[in-house]
Amino acid sequence: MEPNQPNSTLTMKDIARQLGVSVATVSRALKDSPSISKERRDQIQQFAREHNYMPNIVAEQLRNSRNAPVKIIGVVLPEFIHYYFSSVLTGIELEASSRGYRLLVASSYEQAEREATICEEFYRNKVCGIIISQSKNTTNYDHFKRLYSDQLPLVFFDRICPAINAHRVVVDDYQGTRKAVTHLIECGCKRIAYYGTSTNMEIGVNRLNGYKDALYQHGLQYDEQLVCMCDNRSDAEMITPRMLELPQRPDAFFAVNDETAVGILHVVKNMGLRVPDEIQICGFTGSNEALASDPQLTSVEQDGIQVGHEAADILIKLVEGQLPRDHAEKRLVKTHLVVRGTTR
Amino acid sequence: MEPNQPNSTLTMKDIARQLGVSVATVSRALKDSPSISKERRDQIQQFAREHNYMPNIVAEQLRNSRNAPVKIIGVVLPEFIHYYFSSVLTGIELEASSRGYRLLVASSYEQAEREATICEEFYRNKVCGIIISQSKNTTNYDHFKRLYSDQLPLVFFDRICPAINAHRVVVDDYQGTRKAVTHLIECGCKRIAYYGTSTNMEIGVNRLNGYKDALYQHGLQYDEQLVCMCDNRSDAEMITPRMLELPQRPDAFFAVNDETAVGILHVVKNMGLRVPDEIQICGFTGSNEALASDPQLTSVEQDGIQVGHEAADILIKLVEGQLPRDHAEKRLVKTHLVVRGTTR
DNA sequence: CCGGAACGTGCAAACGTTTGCACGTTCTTT
DNA sequence: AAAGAACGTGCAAACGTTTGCACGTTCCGG
Repeated sequence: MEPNQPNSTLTMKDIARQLGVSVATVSRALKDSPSISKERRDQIQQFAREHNYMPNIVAEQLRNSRNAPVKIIGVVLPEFIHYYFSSVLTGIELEASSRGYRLLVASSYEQAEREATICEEFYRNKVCGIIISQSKNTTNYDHFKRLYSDQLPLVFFDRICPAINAHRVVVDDYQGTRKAVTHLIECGCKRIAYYGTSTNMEIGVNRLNGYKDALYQHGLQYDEQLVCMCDNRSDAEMITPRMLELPQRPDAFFAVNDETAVGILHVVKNMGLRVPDEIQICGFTGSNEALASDPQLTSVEQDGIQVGHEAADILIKLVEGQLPRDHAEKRLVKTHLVVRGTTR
Repeated sequence: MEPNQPNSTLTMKDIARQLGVSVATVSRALKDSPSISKERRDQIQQFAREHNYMPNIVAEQLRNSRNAPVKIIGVVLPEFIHYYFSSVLTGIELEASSRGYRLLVASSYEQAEREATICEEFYRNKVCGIIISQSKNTTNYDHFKRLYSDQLPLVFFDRICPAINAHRVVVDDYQGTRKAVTHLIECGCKRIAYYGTSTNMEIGVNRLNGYKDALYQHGLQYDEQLVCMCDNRSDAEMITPRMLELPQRPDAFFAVNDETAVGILHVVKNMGLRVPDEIQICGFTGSNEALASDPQLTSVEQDGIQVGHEAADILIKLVEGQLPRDHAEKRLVKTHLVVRGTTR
């Protein structure tokens, strides 16, 4: 059996032949060029419409590669099955499609080599730029540097490559965390545990600082015993019982994502402690898990769709020359504390 | 400011010029053609490696459009922010990338016109085929028919277009539902409420039939009062109180997705009924919501990743001619009942 | 009645590949 | 030593567009 091919598509050449004109005339007529007589233009356009002519984008791309930007954006995500990343993808897609761009999408699954391969492939596919949130374990940044030095527009969100001064969209982790912890304090909590991500990512540092500053501003002691690196449910279910057995046990938990917070919630309830009466909990993200738990989770919502919008906006402006490429555009998307049942 | 362009990329022509050979020779050398002398080949390949040459995929596509398939698959999803669809996308991506294919991705957001536009765009982008789950409200199937009659490989999953005899991957809704309802019956339930989707989609019919057959097989009456069309949380929270006030109130609920089931769970608990002692509940999908709820939700898990794998496999085989295009390939992916805390 | 706009159209090159064919050289065989 | 095979390379066309340039008509004003 032979490789299958879609049936022959109608090309300009076909139109030209059938109408007895040149390909150039067809091209100009379809582009509404003023140098074509009205009758010809109408004739050709009508013929094209009737025969459902569709320009071959691949050919356009090749031909225009020197002048017009190719309207395809590469998007690299660490995961698809992830509430926040899906939201960002939605935001990117909405913005991009409304401005006539399409998306080539791939996932690194948090693997650095995959990420590098994808970047190279996208480059070869002649995408006009790449939007990316770096994989957790990427430590070699050569693939980014290469794209960067080749002037391919590159926009990072959330997980920013530290090696280059890239355009970026981030969420105000610091403010978000500070507001959340302040809220817990105002709810009467005095010993607030903090479950965060490693501080070798900017995001980890910012959130921890937000936590610390909230404590200091309200005259509370920072206690290392209450801080741990934990960002998933199974770890949370391991660690939380130990936390609760501390001589002075915490009266609140702040977790860096909802999944972790839900894990904490389960452990706390299983140990017979009441939420929010005895223990209060606050998460981060605002995913559907926050709504599925009981009580529903108080959480710092980060608007992934907005992040996606901003990232796509920067990239498209870069591509279309409405933003200078040599100055890194940095945008901040605000978070919102949504108070639900796990705090009072 | 002018539209930005990535810096000049190294092309075969550049290599040819610098090495004093012809472009044809370069092309053949890089393709390991046996007609090129070993020394030349090594020389050219080394030069290419050192200067980080990357073939221009767009040019390859154009040139090869008559013979070799373009390795880009179009994927159209109704939503991105959706546990199941993200899983399918993951499955497609894994399968596709391992076989050297890339993904052009877009979302219809359940809008029929968007879906049609995307299909046309993908076609013009010369994708080698399209994987799609139809938007809920699509009633005009012209865009599918056009692609179909142009022989563009088309693979549907879950929500199948009824107007064409298309290749498809579906989940065994019937078996899954029957097993789930049987499980509820075996747990002692006698009056099982059913929350389903409209029966104008095949999927809705199948699940309802699974429900009915499970009842009949165990000598239980089918009671219309216990059946409603409801597939989201807010509707579930409206309807469930009425259900619970029926003269003979239900002792179990089966819902067509987890979101709905979680809504039911909340209402039931709020009315002071104990789960699973007084009321049992079973969902469908197996999303992370099922794990966040308390008790955790018993659910029929549908393996989205597997569905994605199968869909991509069919499409690629069609493209590469390993599967006949005129016979619709139909694959079924099994569901698994996962018993958790909402049933006993 | 002639010169030159203004207009409509076509030619051909270009984008970066791949590949059938032909050419020239070297090697083998008789 | 001559004939042919085998080898290595280059030419040029093709994929489907876009566009600068040039050509031929028509029309106008002096």
